[in-house]
Amino acid sequence: MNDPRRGRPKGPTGPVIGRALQLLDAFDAEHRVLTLSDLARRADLPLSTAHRLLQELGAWGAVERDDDGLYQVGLRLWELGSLAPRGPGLRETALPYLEDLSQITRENVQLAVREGTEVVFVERIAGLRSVRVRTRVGGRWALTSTGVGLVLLAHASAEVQEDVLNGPIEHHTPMTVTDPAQLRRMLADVRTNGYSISDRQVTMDALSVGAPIRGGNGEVVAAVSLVVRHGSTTPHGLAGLVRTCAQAISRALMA
Amino acid sequence: MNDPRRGRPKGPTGPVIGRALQLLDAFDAEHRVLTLSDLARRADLPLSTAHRLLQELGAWGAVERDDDGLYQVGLRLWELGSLAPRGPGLRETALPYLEDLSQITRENVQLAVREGTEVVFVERIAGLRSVRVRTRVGGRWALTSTGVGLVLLAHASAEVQEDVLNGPIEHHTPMTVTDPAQLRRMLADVRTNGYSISDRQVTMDALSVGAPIRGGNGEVVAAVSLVVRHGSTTPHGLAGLVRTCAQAISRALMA
DNA sequence: CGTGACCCTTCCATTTTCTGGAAAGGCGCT
DNA sequence: AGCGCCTTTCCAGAAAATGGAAGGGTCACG
Repeated sequence: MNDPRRGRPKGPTGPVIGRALQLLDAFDAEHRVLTLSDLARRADLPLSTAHRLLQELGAWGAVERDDDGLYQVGLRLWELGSLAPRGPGLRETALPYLEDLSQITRENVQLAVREGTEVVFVERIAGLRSVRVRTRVGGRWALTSTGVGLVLLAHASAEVQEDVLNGPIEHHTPMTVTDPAQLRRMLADVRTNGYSISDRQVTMDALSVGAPIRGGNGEVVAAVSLVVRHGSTTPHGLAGLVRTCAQAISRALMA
Repeated sequence: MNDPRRGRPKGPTGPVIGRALQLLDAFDAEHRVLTLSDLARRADLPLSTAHRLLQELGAWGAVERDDDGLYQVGLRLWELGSLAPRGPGLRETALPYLEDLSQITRENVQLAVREGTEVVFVERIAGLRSVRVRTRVGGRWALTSTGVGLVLLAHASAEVQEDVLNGPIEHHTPMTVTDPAQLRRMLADVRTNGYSISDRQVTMDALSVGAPIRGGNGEVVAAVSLVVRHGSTTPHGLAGLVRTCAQAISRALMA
């Protein structure tokens, strides 16, 4: 009855581009193909509006329709995404070093950057005989949980740090640190030590060690981490390897 | 003087979304970072319009600005692109098989799909001791030149085949086949043999052998190829390997 | 230190694109 | 036939999008 959407006005009700991007937001890892109705529902747009916008997006190649008429993210969009300097660009130069680290340790190697108040995983090499981790390339995670996240948060602007520490903090295991004061101390440690340790923050059987990658101007632009089974080795022993790898990538980025 | 753009009308002059996508089109492999003016010029849009559209795109994360204020493709767009079923999705399931092929042959391995009348390269593994090839992941190429292209064209709809054969045909080396009749015969061979051979069509020192990958409904959805130095081996000998790899990937796609 | 040639950003009267309810056309199921 | 669900097209009305102009910034040159 008191649905605020009942009887919408006739004319434009918001920025067009924003609404088109809302539609694209309806896609995620669990929903790679969607019907028109699904898209409209998930983006909270009228059916006819969604239909028209999707036609425009489809004409360009941002979305495609499969044989059953279902919508999916278009190849053109993937091509464009491949041009992002911070994602694929970084990935390309870092990959050889990540592979070296993977070869030496036989553990999980991860490469990530910060986007707002979250981590985005750019590359991930699975260690065959190591712990299973739940991250996905292109996936997001909280900055407070992971090894890479702690590194990126420790070197983020004060504003971002406050946003994260004052906001709600994700909780995954009994070991997850959610106390802002304690997190602050951990971040200070990361800055002084040059590496981070995230012990059983995500799952009770895993532990990760992260180190910062710096760009041309000395800013921290990304982070590497090694994810190992809890108790298999001493994390501080791994820190040297991870830092060396991160520094090698930093040097490669300068050139 | 007779510039048709002199004295544009004041109100909207075209679909908004289309213009935003024009802006994104301004990015390519050679132009990963651009100034506002560059973007406006390349997209043929007024400066103020480009500025406003880029603000909207930036608010969502489709574009970002680096420290110097230059625009670049945003990480959000890369994340979205990672959800394209035909690009990264295909890539993920095919990768292990491609690596096997690469290990066995030590040559260049390529995975590609068709987009309209062009090939788009989805993955590429460089053979360390093999010929240097000029393809790039996310890059486009003519359907008539490469091994993968011939496979994809041979199994495309009649309409697409006519479009390509009647249109202008790219010419790279003295060996490049540009005669439609001869191309038609080559395509027929590809269909009967189950593999394609592109001998010195792109560079005079390379040769590629391609095979089709089929999806659940039997349609050809992608192609693999091996790129080797011309004269190093007999192409027909490689065909078996490439076809076996393609069939393994096809089976993996069914499941 | 003035001048010119670039950039980037904001403003606002003008205008036409965008909007979304309604209606109609599938398709599969009961 | 009837129902539920999906998609597609249509069109009068409304406000979002437009781009010229103006203001400000930086750098290089004479």
